[in-house]
Amino acid sequence: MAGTRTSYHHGDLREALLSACLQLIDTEGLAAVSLRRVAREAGVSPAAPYHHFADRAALLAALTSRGFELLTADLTAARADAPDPRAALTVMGETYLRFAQRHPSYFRLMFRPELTRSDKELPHDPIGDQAFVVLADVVAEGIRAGALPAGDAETLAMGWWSLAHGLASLLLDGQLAKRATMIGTDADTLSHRVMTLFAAALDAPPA
Amino acid sequence: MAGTRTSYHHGDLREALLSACLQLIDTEGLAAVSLRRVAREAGVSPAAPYHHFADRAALLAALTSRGFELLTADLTAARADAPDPRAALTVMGETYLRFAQRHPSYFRLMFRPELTRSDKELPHDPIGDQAFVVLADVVAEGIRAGALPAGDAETLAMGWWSLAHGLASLLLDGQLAKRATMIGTDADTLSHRVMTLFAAALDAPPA
DNA sequence: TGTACATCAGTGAACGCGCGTTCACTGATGTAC
DNA sequence: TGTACATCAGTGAACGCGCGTTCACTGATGTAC
Repeated sequence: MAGTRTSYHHGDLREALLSACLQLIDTEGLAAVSLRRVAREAGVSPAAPYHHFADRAALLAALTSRGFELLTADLTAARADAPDPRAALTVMGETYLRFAQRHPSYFRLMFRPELTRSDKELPHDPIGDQAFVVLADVVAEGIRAGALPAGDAETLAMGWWSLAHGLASLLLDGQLAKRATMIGTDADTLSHRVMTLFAAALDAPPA
Repeated sequence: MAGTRTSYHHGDLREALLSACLQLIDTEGLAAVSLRRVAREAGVSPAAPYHHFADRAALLAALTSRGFELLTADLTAARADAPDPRAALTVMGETYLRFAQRHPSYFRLMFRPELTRSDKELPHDPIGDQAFVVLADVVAEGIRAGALPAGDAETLAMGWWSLAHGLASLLLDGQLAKRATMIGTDADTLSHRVMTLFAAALDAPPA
C-alpha cells in the first residue's frame, strides 16, 4: 500500500483507508488499528483521513456497516439458492461461518459496538437488523410450511443465530479447532456436524 | 480504591490489582485497561504492579485463568444440582449465561486470547478445557442413559456450548435485548425460551 | 480556448497526553543469633 | 529481648513512544465567463 502513489491527490483515499484498516485488523489485530497507522499504511499523512472521517470511531463504524451489508447479501444469496426453508437454515448457518472465516476483521468489528461509538456520530444505524430479518423470514416460512416445529418463530430464529454466532466466535478464538483436533478432525467438519445435528433435531419436533 | 491505604506496604496488592482491573473493565471497558490505570485505581505507583506481574498481559492472563476456574466451578455445581443429564444440559446453559451476565469482564477477557499473550509467559495453560470437560461428561452420560440422541457426544457438546456461547455473546453485545424488546419480552425470557426449545428438540431425536 | 478564482484534498509540524517499562531508591518486614 | 542484616514491596522520576487531533499551509482540480 505505502508509497505507490505518485500524484498529490490520492484518487480514492476513503476506499484505500477502509481497505488498509481491514488488512491491518487481519494481520495485526484490532489493537493495532490507529488512525495514524491506517494513514501510514495507505501512504498518506496523519491528517489526511480527517477529510473523509470525523474521527477514528467513524472509520470503524463505516466498516461495520459495510460488514453487515456484505453479510446480509451473503445470507440472502444463500437463502435464494436453498430449495426449501429447512435446507436454507443449514446453508445460512454455513454461510454465516464462512463469512466469519473469510472476513474475520469484519466479523470481529461488527460485534464490538463499543469501538464504533463516537461523540461525533449519530446513534447506530439499524443496518445490522437486515441480516436477522432474512433469517427470521426463512424460519417463519418454514413453520408455515410445516418443515419446522410450530411455535415462536422469533425464538427459533434467535436460537439458530446464537448457534451460528457461537460457532463463529469459537472458530475465530481457535476453540473450535482445538476441540476438533482433540477428536481427530478439523474445525470445518466439526462445525458442519454440529449444524447438521441440530438441524435434524429441529426437523423432527416433539408433538 | 484509591487513597485508602495508610501503611507503606499494601498487604495484598496482587489481589487489589486484579479486582481493580475487573472493575475497570466493567465500568469503562477493556480498552480502558492499562497497567498505569489499574495501579492508579489501586492507589499505588505505576511501577508497583511489576512486583506481582511480569507485564500487562500477565495480569490479564491471571484474570483469565481465574475466570475459567469460576466458570468451571459454577458449571460443576449446576451439574451436581440437576436431577438428570437432560436437565443438566439446560441448567448448565443457564449457568453459562448467568456467568456472562454477572461477570461480563471475566467473560470478555476469557475469549480474547490475543490480549493475554505475553512474550514473558509460557503458552496458555489448559485450564479453560476443564469447563468443556464438565459439559462433555454430561452429554456422554445423557447418551449412555438414552436421554440424548446417540451419536457423537463431542458434536453435541460442542453444539450446546456454541448455542450457550452465542447467546452469551449476543447478550453482552446487546443484540439479545434488542430482539427481545422487539417482540415485547426481555433478554432473560428470550434466552430461556431458546434453550428450552433446543433442549426439547434434542430430547426427541429422530430415529 | 484561456484565464481567474473557488474549492477540494492533501502536507507536515506541532500540541498535549497516557502508555509500558526501567531504574536507583527506601521504608517495612522477617530472621538468625 | 535486642540487634544486625537480608529481603521484600513499595516510591517517584525518567525514558522513549505512538496516539488523536488541530492548524496553517499548498498543490491539484473544477467552473464561470
